[in-house]
Amino acid sequence: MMAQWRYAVTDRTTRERILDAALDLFGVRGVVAVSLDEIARHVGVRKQTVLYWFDSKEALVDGVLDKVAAELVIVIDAAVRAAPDDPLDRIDAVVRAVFRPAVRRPGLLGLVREVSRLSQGQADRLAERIAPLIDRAVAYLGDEMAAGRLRAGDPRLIAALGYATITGIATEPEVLRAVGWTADAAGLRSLRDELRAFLRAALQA
Amino acid sequence: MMAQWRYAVTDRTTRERILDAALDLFGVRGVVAVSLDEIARHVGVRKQTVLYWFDSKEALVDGVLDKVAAELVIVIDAAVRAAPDDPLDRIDAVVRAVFRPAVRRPGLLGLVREVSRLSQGQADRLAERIAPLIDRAVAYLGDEMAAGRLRAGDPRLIAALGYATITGIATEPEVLRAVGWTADAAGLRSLRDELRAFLRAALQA
DNA sequence: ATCTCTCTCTACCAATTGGTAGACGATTCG
DNA sequence: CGAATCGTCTACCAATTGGTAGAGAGAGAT
Repeated sequence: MMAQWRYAVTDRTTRERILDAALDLFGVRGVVAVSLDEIARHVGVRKQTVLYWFDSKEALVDGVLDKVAAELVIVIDAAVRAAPDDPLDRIDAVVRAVFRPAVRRPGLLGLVREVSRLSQGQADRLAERIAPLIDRAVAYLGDEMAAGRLRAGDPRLIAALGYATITGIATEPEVLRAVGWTADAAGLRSLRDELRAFLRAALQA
Repeated sequence: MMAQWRYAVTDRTTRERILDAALDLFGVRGVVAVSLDEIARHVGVRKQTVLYWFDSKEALVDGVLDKVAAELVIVIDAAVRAAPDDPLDRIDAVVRAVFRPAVRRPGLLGLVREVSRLSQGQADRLAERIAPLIDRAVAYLGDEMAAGRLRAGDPRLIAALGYATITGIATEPEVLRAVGWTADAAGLRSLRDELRAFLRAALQA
């Protein structure tokens, strides 16, 4: 709390680097599996320096969750703004926008996935930040359905299904690889294309 | 190894109870977050008894993975056998069959989801057991497509998409709840129905 | 009755965990 | 220049982790 204020005024790199390392490590291997010491080692600093910037491990997790949510909001906002007007194209653009950083930084959605394993307070806080994103999707789908540009249905369920599918794909590469799928950019693109075809077939007015 | 043999001959309850408790705890909270001591406490036994039946924590995880894979195979086999001949109905029956135990025992798919966090050897071993299930789905989809009873497409991608979606739904209830979805039987049923409608729209010949 | 084997227990252990206390240089500010 | 503050460090700590050694209760077999 005090530390956060200090950071904003004076330093910038150490705290940011801790957050970056923690996001990657937490997201890929899980929060409980990664020790403060390992994060510190990745940053090139001592564990106590991490505890200087974040009062506790839980505070660090909170900081990382903030970062994840903020990054997702930025990515999605940009995609929506740049997307064409056609609803199917627009949905596709958002899916594509979420996928791209998910490949570059596996921890991004990996951490979202771990929400159910965090403490209740942390899970609630993350849900609070993800929910508006899904709510926006629900509102958008509802509008387009009302306008007759998408096939009628329950927008809430469709948004939930899409969310579950995206996080499922982004965080389950090992098993998918076992059936001959590759986690590289091409493999992800083909899966995304398949998802788009599904959405088109199911949502086309 | 020796212990497994002993169990088969003489005892049955303690080892089974350890596996049951470990499946639930590992699946819900994660393997690294659950200590042998906690599992032992749930079973009503000392930690060293757990280490008597399983040489190490890793061996216990292996045992649980075996159990998960075996249960999934049984459930899916039964569903396939009892399902009607129509491919869409049959797909629906399998989805339904996987969902049912996933609600009753959240740990079942929760542990599958954690495959990426396990050691390489364990991840490979689990993938080996899940892959045949997906392979069967791929073969089935391919056959029905060739027979013209399902819309043509890449069965491998469709199976991967379905797998990712199911595990995503079954293991992400917290965030979904934040958008007004309930994780009870009714909520899950509605989501499953939506998934079925999607599959029908996308796969209908 | 004793011997053997199965199973669970008590008693430890080294390593690692998140976290505290406080010393030490470097900067900034009066 | 002196003082305060900031950022990182060394030095600890209690608790918990997975794991080992071995005692001892109970049942069956000889």
